[in-house]
Amino acid sequence: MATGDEILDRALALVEAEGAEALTMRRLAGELGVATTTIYWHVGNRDDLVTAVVRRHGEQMARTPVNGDTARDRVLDVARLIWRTSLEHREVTRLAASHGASALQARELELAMARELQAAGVVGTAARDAMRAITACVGGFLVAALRTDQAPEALRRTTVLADHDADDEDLNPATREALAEPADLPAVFESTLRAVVDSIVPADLSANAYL
Amino acid sequence: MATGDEILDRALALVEAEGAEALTMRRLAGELGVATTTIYWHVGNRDDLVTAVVRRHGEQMARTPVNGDTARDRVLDVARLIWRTSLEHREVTRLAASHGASALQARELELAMARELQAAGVVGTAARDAMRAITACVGGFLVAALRTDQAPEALRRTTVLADHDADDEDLNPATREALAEPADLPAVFESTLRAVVDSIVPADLSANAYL
DNA sequence: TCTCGTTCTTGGACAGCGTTACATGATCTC
DNA sequence: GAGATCATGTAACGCTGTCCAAGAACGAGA
Repeated sequence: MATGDEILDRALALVEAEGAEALTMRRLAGELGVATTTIYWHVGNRDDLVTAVVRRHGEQMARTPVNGDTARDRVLDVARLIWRTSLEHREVTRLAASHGASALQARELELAMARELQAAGVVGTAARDAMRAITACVGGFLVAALRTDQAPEALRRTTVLADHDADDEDLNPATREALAEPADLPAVFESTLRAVVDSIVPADLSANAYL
Repeated sequence: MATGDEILDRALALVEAEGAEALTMRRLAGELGVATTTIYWHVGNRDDLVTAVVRRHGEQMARTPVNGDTARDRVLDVARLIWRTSLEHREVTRLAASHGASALQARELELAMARELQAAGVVGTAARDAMRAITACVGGFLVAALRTDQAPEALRRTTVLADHDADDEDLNPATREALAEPADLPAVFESTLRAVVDSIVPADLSANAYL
């Protein structure tokens, strides 16, 4: 009755609808009208379950075509694609992150990035290092973005940085005020991404730091 | 008998010695020779406990002086300081990350960075955006570095990217081989950090993208 | 010294989690 | 129809965070 695929589909839907924390064995079993042991039989561990869910979602994520005239533009586009789709499916992203499976979630898109890097003339260990740099940045911004809409107010960067003891500050008032308000993360992401990609695949190839 | 400070010290020691997962209420209570409820009385929730532990550790982290001749160098140094100390105390970093309290852990150092940015002529919202960019990158690399020594082999980037179905590959063999081996993360971090900081505080100030 | 009120600590419970041993029912094969 | 394989259910184990009600320690006022 309950095939492995059905279980994974339901798990994915559950995560997207009610958050990563809602994915418990009992909850999913209840959702399927089935005993928890059935999940163990078809899918395995909870680790196995999460891994399978993330992998499945990662494959779906890679359906979007990559745009851009130059290879460099397409590298940028793949990075933006990871950013955008990870945010659109933020609960799955959260699940993957808490499971240490982010690499699995972005696998297909990272391979796409490797292809575009190759088209831009970046290959071998240089391509690997370039990918690490780009994906680390994307991941860092994702963590920041996801934290913002989940962490309690008291742990938000704005709160944490704004609430100083007001004495030791040789900090510009304008800066202090700015730190208390959230940044336009997508905009900061875009300019940072450009800076990183520029250092790898510059318009002028002769200046490539990785070659 | 058991003051709040003693509890936090012990909790911190426990995390550093046996990992973030070892910090359970019962385990900590046992360590202190006390009932779990005592922790609740002195510190509060587990959330409160973790928050207090991370804050305390964050304050200790900021003891190291910042080096560098120019303000730009000192900005770089603060970023490296966050990177290095977070790795040295990786279990606390992991605890903070899983709790969404990374901003709290790095609070003091981020304020130090804001001061150095100011000295470099970056203030107001530009300073805030610059900090977000730098800390997001540092955080992204940290996540990558910490994942490497914890996630099961099957979820590692090297494994995930190497294990393709061998058919669809229009990928350079050298690249494919490189992807299967771990990168020199500290080196990639260093060059990426430079690229990001360069785009914010260039040697030639007139080219500052944020001004 | 006795007692009162606050501060501190405790034991024991509750619900939830992942996981498993075991028993049961269903289905297919010979 | 008998037996093997597949699929599911029942009930428990140990772990987690959390809370309640009851008791112990202690300082101060009568």
